[in-house]
Amino acid sequence: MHNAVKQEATMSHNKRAELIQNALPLFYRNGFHATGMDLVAKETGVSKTSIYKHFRTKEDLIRAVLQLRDENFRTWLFGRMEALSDTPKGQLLAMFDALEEWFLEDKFQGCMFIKASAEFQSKEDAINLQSFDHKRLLEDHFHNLAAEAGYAQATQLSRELLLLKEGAIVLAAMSHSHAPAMQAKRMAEVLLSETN
Amino acid sequence: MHNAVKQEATMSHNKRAELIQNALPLFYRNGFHATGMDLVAKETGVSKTSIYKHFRTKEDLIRAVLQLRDENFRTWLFGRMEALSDTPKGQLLAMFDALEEWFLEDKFQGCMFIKASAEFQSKEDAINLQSFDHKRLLEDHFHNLAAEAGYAQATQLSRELLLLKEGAIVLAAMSHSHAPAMQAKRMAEVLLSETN
DNA sequence: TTCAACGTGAACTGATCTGTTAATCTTTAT
DNA sequence: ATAAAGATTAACAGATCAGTTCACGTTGAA
Repeated sequence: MHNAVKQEATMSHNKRAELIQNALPLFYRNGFHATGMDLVAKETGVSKTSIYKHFRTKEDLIRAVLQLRDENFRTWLFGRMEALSDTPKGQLLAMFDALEEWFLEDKFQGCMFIKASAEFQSKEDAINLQSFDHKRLLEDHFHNLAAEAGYAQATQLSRELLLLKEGAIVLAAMSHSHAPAMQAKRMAEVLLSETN
Repeated sequence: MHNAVKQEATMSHNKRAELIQNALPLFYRNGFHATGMDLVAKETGVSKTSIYKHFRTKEDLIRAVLQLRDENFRTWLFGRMEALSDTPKGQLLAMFDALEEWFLEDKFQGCMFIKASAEFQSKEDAINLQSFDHKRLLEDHFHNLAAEAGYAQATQLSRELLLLKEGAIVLAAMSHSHAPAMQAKRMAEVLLSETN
């Protein structure tokens, strides 16, 4: 329990990746400003000296954490969508089933990128831009599926689905309920049948 | 005792209200953890000693700020909805026109309650609960209007509108664009015509 | 064995955090 | 006028913040 993982001989890319991976849930649960680097060192088992060997500043570490989160989340979400349906339109709807699975997890604490952009609100802030990039990558994927499904208004539809997703996440996090997932899915079904 | 309390409350009321009002934009712009009490004292012109005479902790001040924000925002939003339409259904749609006005303001920085619940995520946290209360008050108002408009599924409809509103706010804040307002309005129009 | 290279954690900056204390200034009521 | 009460400045706690320094332990090569 207490630092059960022993240090390896060298702090290689493995160790660095391990640090990022272990720091992620800390920032996700406690927030960015509220999580100090001493706590990161203590909880990850990596000394502050080593941390600052790999990252110039706390912000650099946060950006690396967010990059990992982006990769993990998109891989997981797109994977679940594919697993739950064979058709493009079915996958778009299955996105909300995947969301519900996420909302039901004990560790669910809202969207890390919404929280990141809430704490780093400056328009030019790299963390803010990075958070929006994540949303754009999601929209791109929805757009591809909508086009593949034959929708002429693929752009509009993908933006609508993203808006439903963000609204569902915010309400699920604030209400501690998984209900917004199926609610958003019903709304998506109406919009997918109305649009052409 | 009763007399003394009454005196203190009366005397302090102006200064206290002024402090809350001036602290609000500070927390809104800079975030809660990132805004120190020294900055609050400096920017509001109220000494730290006086601040801590009125509020036991920083959290108490934040809660007072959020209470003011809740009152101000609901008064403004509901007022704009009434000003823009005479009918209940029209007011529900006009909500998104009001949102667009908000998004276009220079000072727009997203929803203060989403940001508050993002920084104070603990389920039992008073700030978190208070933030959700705000959303419930909005949903209640939407519910009343939907029922007044004759919708049988007023509960479902009011939740859908709230979800659209939250999604639009998040995307408007992250993308620095007002477009999500009209996008959500179009979605609401579809849902209002589909539901009965 | 010996030496050099290197990653490491404890201890340290100096700044800032929330919250307090003490002395001084302003106001107000009698 | 005078005393009580309020509000202010200014300095101060004690903790914690991001980030740095340094002595130590482990390693590998000769």
